Amino acid sequence: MTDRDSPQPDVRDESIEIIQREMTAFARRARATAGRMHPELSLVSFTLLGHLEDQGGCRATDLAAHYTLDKSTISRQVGALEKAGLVERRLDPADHRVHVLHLTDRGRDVLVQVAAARRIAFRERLAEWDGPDLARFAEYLRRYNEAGVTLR
Amino acid sequence: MTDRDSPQPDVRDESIEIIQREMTAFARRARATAGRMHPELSLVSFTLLGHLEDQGGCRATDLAAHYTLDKSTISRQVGALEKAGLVERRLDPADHRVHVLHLTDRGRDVLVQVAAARRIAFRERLAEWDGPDLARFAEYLRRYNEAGVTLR
DNA sequence: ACTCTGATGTTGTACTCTACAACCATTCGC
DNA sequence: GCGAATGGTTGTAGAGTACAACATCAGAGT
Repeated sequence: MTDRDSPQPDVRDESIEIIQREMTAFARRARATAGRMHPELSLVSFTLLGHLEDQGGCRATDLAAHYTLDKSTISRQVGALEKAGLVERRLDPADHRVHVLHLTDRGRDVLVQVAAARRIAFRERLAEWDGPDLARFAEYLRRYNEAGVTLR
Repeated sequence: MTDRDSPQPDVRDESIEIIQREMTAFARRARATAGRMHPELSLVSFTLLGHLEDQGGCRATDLAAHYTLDKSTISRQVGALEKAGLVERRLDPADHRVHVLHLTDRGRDVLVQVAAARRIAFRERLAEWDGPDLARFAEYLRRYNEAGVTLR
C-alpha cells in the first residue's frame, strides 16, 4: 500500500502480477487451442517446420538447441514429420553423422496453410485493436521474450 | 507491400505476425520453464491452487469449466494435490455428489512460496522496464486474453 | 596410422498431462 | 417414484517430454 524503496513499487508490482497471471493463462491454453485449430500439426511441429522454412534446412541438433528440447524429443518429432511426409532427412555427404533436414513440398504446403489459418485467427482476435496498440503490443512481447531467452 | 482496403494493412499485419510468433514462442517454452522453476508444482497445479485460493474453495466441475479441461483431468490433478496434502476434498452435506475443494494450510503455504518465487522471477525479467511500459503491457495482455476467452 | 574424445542421432524407458468413454452415485423434474 | 441430468472416478490411450545407454562418425594428438 505504501512506497518503499522506489517510486510507486506497488503500481509496478500490480502490473507484474497481471503480466504473470495473463502469460500463465495464455500458456496454459495455447497447446490445446492450437491442437483444436489444426489437428494436423501440433504447436511444436509447427514451430519446427517454421524454423526449417526460415533456415532453409538445418540439423536436428540446431533445432534442439534453438528450442531447448532434448535431442531425443527432436529425433522423434522429426521422425513423425518425416513419416507424415513433411520433412526430408538427408545424410550430409561431408559428415555422415549429421542429417540435414529439409521441408518437402508437401511440408511447405502444410506449413503455409496452417500459418494462414493461424494468421486469420490472430487477425480476428486482434481485429478491434488499432495500429499503434498492435505495434506497441508486438514490441513489448518481443522485448519480453528476448529477455527470456537470455535468462532462460 | 501496398495498401489494400484499409489504411496501412501491411503495418498491422507485420505487428500481428510478430505477436503471433512471440506468443507461440512463449507458449512453447512456458511449461518447461515453469517445471524447472518449481518442480513441486506444475503450471496447471499452480493455477488450480490459485483459483482455489481466489474462490475460497469450489467444485471440481467449476475448475474444469474455468480452465477448459476435462473433468477426468481435474479429478486426477486434484487427486495428486490431495495426496500431496495441498488440497482437501469435503463432501458437500447438502449434495452428496459434489466434493468441495479447499486449500489446506500447507497448500496455502506452498502456493504463497511458489507465487513469491514466480514473482521474483518475473520482477527480474521485467526489471529494466519502466512503470508506464509495464502497465501498458499488462493491459494489452489482459485485453488479448479476454478476447480469447470469448472466442474460444 | 591409431586411438581417444567429442559430436550427432536413435532407441529404451518412464513420467506427466490430457481426452474420451464407460461407469457409479446422487439429485431433480414431473 | 422414475427417468434424465449432474458430479466424479476409473480404464484406456496418445502426445510430448526427459534421461540414460548406445551406435556412428569425425577430428586431434601422439
